[in-house]
Amino acid sequence: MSTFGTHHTHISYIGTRALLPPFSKSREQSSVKEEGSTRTGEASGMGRAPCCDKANVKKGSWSPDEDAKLKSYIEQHGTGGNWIALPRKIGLKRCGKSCRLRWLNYLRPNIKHGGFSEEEDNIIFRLYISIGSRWSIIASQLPGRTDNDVKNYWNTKLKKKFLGKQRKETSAADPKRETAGDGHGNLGITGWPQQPALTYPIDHVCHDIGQGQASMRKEHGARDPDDGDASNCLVMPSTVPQQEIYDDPFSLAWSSLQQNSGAQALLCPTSFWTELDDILRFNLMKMDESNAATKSENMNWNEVSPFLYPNTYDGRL
DNA sequence: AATCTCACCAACCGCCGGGAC
DNA sequence: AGTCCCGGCGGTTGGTGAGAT
Repeated sequence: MSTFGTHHTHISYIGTRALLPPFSKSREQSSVKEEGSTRTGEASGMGRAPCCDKANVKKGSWSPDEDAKLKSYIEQHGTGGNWIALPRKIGLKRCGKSCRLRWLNYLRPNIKHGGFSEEEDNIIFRLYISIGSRWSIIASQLPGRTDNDVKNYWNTKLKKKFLGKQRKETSAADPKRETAGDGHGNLGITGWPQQPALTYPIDHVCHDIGQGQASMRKEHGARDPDDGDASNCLVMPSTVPQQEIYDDPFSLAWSSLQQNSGAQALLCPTSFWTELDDILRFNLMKMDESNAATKSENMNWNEVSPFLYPNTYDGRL
């Protein structure tokens, strides 16, 4: 089997487009140059050359015949490290990028579609809280899932699941408050869930950051906690009590807002996501610093797991 | 039965990093 | 050293089906 390893499913790299500098080289296959490559210099004029002849490529849904051709060819010959040249070889009137996407998201072996488990939900949510919308990394922690799948799942269901939980818990605590919103989908706040708490190792609890981050509480270090450098700690959602983190990630984020003195500002979901955004930005910054310090070649399980299982995190990246 | 609305998800788009030249 | 091109990524769009009106 030749080049099935071109996909990123198993924790091999971090995205190049992310806010962070790349953790790794991601394209070991890119050194393979082939006959039929489109590197011709024909687009030496102004602007970026299109990756394919837009006028002569088919768009839209793939037919079973096209799927069969692509699957069969790749299973026999691999991608050859050049997606752009692939459709010509197969005789498909498709853009190379489209072929790549079709293979990675649908045709390659062991792809799972739909039916996300509760555990997968939790993983996605924890990672989203920690690193934001870096779907390729999140998907890499879910065998058989693609970044596109995870992204779609988050956007269409998981986000609503969270907000639905918020709504449900709000009304359960005080049914009258169900209608306490503004009539435009905004919610009143009350009835916070009480969850059993897990405990961080005390060594991983840092002190407040200051510097405009006073509302955020540092919960665990992104690297050796013994170095005493508070700037190397990551921030969990702002007001989770020190040493505590909730087992249910939905409640975790929600409870973080419950105890925020600024919770009154969170009368609508939009505000919640804004705060979440702030947290994410800060975490990304911290990850960036952490990455610079560790010079890691690859985003791997050791780097992601602290965000998933902070109570068992040993303090090192 | 017809029409509208919404949710879902496959596919596209455009940007970026980095290797090849 | 500079330019070109490819692969990879996240954001967005558009087609489709199900449910509501």
